[in-house]
Parts: sequence; structure tokens; C-alpha cells
Amino acid sequence: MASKGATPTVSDVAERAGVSFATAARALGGYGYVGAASREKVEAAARELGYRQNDVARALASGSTRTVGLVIGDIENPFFATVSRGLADVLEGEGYTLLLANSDEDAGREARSIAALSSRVDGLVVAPAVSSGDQALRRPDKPLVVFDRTVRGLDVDSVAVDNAAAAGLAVRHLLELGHRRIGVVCAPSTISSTSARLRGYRAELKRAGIEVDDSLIERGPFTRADAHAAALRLLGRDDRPDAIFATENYMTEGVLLAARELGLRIPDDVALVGFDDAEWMPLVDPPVTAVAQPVFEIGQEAGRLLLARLAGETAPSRKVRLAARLVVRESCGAGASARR
Amino acid sequence: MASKGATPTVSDVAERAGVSFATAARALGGYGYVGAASREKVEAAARELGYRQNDVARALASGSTRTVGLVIGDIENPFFATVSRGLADVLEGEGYTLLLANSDEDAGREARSIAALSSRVDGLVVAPAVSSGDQALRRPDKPLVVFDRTVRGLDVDSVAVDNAAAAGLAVRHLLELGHRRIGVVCAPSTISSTSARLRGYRAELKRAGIEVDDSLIERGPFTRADAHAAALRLLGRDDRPDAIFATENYMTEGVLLAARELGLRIPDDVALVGFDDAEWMPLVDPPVTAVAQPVFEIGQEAGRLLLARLAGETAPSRKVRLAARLVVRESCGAGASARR
DNA sequence: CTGAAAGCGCTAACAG
DNA sequence: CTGTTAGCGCTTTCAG
Repeated sequence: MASKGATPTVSDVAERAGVSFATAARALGGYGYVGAASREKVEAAARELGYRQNDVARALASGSTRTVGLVIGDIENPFFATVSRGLADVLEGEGYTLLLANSDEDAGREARSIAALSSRVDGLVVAPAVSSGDQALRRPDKPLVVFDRTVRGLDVDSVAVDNAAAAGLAVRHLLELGHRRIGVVCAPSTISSTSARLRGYRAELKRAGIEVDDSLIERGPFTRADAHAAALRLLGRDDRPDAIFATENYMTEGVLLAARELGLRIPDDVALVGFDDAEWMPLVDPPVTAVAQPVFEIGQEAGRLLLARLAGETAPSRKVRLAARLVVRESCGAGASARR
Repeated sequence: MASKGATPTVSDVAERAGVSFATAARALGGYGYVGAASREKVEAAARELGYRQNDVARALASGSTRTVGLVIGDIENPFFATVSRGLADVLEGEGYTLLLANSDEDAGREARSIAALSSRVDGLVVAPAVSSGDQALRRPDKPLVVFDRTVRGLDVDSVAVDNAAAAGLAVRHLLELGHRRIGVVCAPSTISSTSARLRGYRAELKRAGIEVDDSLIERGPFTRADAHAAALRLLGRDDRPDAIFATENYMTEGVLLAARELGLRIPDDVALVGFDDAEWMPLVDPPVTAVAQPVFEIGQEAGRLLLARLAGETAPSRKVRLAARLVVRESCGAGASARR
């Protein structure tokens, strides 16, 4: 109903309220002193005009946006979704809004997402797609915290699980149940979390006196389809492994699918332990044993770290390492009798 | 290595390159005429100084951000994740960046997310949490497209599946397999898609000459835990239904879990048909029959609609309705013999 | 408490 | 092709 077609500005409101621009701006912006009478007039005028703050202008003038950006690898991966909830949870308490961008685990897209966000937010949290970190991550003059993965030579706050130890948990479980020939289906090892899990796998095998057979390690890219293909290769071998460690939830799905197609029974023909728990894992046949990360907490912790920086903390960077735990179900042969 | 501590601006680059501010701005901004020599000097200076565009300033000055915002109900719900990929897919082709915000299916949060985004983007796509639509949605002077749900009295472009018809598909399947007493576990019917699915359920029952028993309809809020509780109530009755229609993927998980806990076999003791397919559904025991929406396409279509508006299209609002299809697996009793 | 005025960093006319 | 000069809408001194 405003006379002008365009969105009303502070000046419009000021004029209508019969106060100076500065007073209207203060009342509308919620800063500085404003008398009760003026405030009322301004608020009424704003309501009548349908005034709405222009965040872009505010950001340019004040240099702060009260929002933080999150760049994730794959929005369809529940891991990232849950991290984002943990992060939002902590941020909201401080009045920050969270904006997300997806990188599809692609370095180029990641760089663009970071660029798109970095001038629009006060701080950034990122799960870097490549451990060798392009320029994109090095430059931001905004506070940055990385999670799940690390980047060589990038000294910033980070949150993650001890991936090598967590992988060890999974492999040891397999070993204890008598499996010796353990294959792995994993994401590309350019992702630092993947390579750490692989390291844990190797270490655990070594500790058990088993020689690592690299041909048993299948590296797919990221999709379920890739994991599926990799699992098919591994399980189709004459000398197929008697157990598989899937380093990520998509990989677990791929192995499950491949086993089903090949008519292989789990855990009798081949055992399976996954990394990353999922809601559906107790529901499949057989229920899947997997390493569970404290996902929500990872997001929360990242949020706390970032908030501290935004508040001006200047201490040296912190590396927060959370513990993962093994959720034993039936896909490795343990507890099968406990089935309901 | 810039002399000043702060991020270099166009003026800094111009000065260093020995050209005027405007020339540097043009070279850096990629608009207007710039001679090859000047361009080179500017680019060199920019590189040396580590110049980076300030998108906020650019947005304020140009009135355009080249980004669109997506407000979803629950980032952990794969439905939204996939829609967002479809949307990003279309948008990227036109050089737009996608920014996401989560509403947690809460009206207040939704309003805040919309507010946070709307002055930072050129257009918005939203899955409205409430069908009665607050002011938040009515005001934006930016192009808006809604998906999955509709809002009474809000005349904007929208994309969705024909929910009533799709629900009919699911219920008819159950009916054809001889199930008569069909319960439903659903989300709150304030969500327009849920109420449409319920409408489809009722219509199909009526068509089969079966009276609708409202006590067989359990409405939970949104979480898996709620769905789980609702399913427990329904399946715990003495006169428990012989089939259940779950109107959403979380609901399906809840029913599966409840049945397992109650020691009920699917489909023998109770049949189950879900709405929304998921990657794990073929993997559970038994594989779940469900209505599959063309999720990625919904995102793409929303993107196309929005792009058209951004390009200035001014035609009356369009309602795109996509078809869903039933994916028959084994949880209703059909095809059980086809099991591998 | 209120007003005037100077930018934030960039785009966009408008002259040269 | 290049330079000058207004703003975009708001925050922020600095005087009153």
C-alpha cells in the first residue's frame, strides 16, 4: 500500500514519521538512543509502509552479517545433515543464522561455494573436499573451522573423530570374530578422513600379524553406484575376502546391495562392518554393525569453536578429537543369537 | 603481503595499477570496456594484492546477487536433500549459487530463515511448513516458488506431486491384495501434502465401499521417534489394522521399528506401504513397497520456474503437478515369491 | 536524546 | 576506451 512501488527505506519511514533519518535508522536498527515518542512514531510508520530491513546494506555498513556459512560435501549424506543441525543448534543460541552450500565433493565447486559464502558471512565451517587444500581455504580473512577432515599445512580449528582409532575398532571386531581376509571399500583417499581410516585398518592388521593385501582395497569415488561397483569387484573375486570394512555409509549400502545381488549371505558368506551409523541399519537383514560417530556433537563443537573466534578469541588453533564407538549388531557374526 | 592489514578494495588495486578507479572496477567487475593494456595491469595488481570481490557491496550497488535461497523443513530428510540437488543442478547452469536454510518445520524458524535469506538472494524456493502461511511468505517482493506443499490463498508458482492420487495408488495396492483394515501413520495435517495424502486415502477407501475409521489414523509430529510411538499405539491395539500406510519416509521407519519390536512379521501380520522411496528400502527385511516421487525433478522444475521469473517472466502463476509411481517390493505381500 | 554527514565497496550513468 | 561522480540502504561518528 506504500505509495512508491519499491521497498520502503529508512528515509521513507523517517519522512512519514516526521523524524530525522538518523533517528529512524536508530529506532529501526535497534541501536543508539531513541526517545519513546520518536520510537513509537517510527514503528508506526514502519508498519504502515511495510518496512523491512535490508540485510545487504546493513552488512556493508556494519561489516557484520550475524550469519555463518557451512560448506558440506554432499547434502544427501546424513552425516553432513546431522552435523549441520548440531551447528545450527549452537549458533542459534547466539543469534546467528546458518547458511549452507554444497560442494559435491568437488574442489572447484567447493571453491565457488566458499567464495559465494565468504563475503556474506562472518565465519565459515567447512569439510574440505581435498586434503591438499587449494587457495580457497587459505585466504579467507574470516574465522574458519574445518571438520571431519583436515588440510595439510592449514592451521585452523578443527573437529573430528579419531578416524584411525575408530577404524581400528571396526577391524579389531572383525579379527576377534575370526575373520582374517578383510577387504575394504572406501572413498578416495584424497579425503583425509578416508586415508586415516585406511591407516587404522592397516595398523590393526599389522598388529594382528596379518600382511596387508592392497588388492583387497577398493577405492571408489563417492556415490552409492561407485561403491556398489567396487563391492561387486571385490566380492566377485575367486579369492573373495571373508569380511569387508566399508569406510562410509554410502559404501556400506553399496556392499549390502552387491552381496544381495551376488546371493552372498551376511555374515555367513561375508561379514560386514560399516563406518557411520544410520537409522536404517538396525532394520536391514541382517542388522549392520558399524562405527558410530558423535555426529551432532561434531557440529556443536564446530559451532563453539567458531563462536569463540567470532567473539575475538585469538588463541592458537585447537584440534578437537572426539571418540567414536562400535555399535555391534549382526553383520559380523556376533550377537546373531541375540536376534529377536 | 598487502601493506594495509585489511582486504584490498578496488581503489587499492586501481592505485597500484596506475589506472583510474572506474577502469579498475570495470576490469575487476567484468563489465564495460577496458583496454587490453589496462586490463593486464589491473589483473596483475589484483593478483599481487590478493584482491577479492566483495559480494555484499556488489549486491547493494547492483541490486542483484546471482544467488537463490532454498528454505527446507528438515535437512535430514532425504527428500529435501534431493530436491536441493535438483534445484542446484538447474541453477548452476545459469550461474546462480544456491544457499540453504533449515526451518525444522517450525513456523517461527521458517519466518526467520526466509527473512535472513530474502534480502540476500534474488529469488526464493520454499517448502512451507504451514498451509495457512504466515506473513513471511506473503511479503517477499522477490520471486518465490513453493514446492511439495501449498499455502491457502498464496498465488505463486508451485511444484508438487499429485499427493491425493499418489496416496490412492498406495491404498489401492493394499486393497487389491485383500487388506481391508488399513491404518495410517502420518505427519501433522497442517502440512498440505499430508492432508492431501489423507484425502487420497479416504477417497480410495470410499471407492472400495469401506468405511473410514478415523481411530486408525495416527498423526505424529515429524520425527522418527514420534512416528515410532504412533506406530506402537496403532499396532498395539487388540483390533490392530492388517495394513499400514505410512505417509512419509520417517513414518515408514517408525512403523518398521515398531513392528520389529512387537514381533510382528511384515507382511504376514501387518502389511506396509510407504510414501517416499529411500535407498535402504530394498535392503530391509522385507524390502519395502513405497510410492516414489520424482524428487530430483521436483527440484529441477522449481528451478526452471524460478529462473523464468528471474528472467522477468510475468505470466500468471503456474502449478506444476508431477506424477508419482508405486514401487512394488514385498512389504504388502505382493511379489514375495520373486524374492531372490 | 536527535540531527547532519561521512562512508562501507561496488555498479552505473555520464562526460570526455 | 577511460575518468568522474552519484548513489545502493544502512551504520556510525560527531556535534548539538
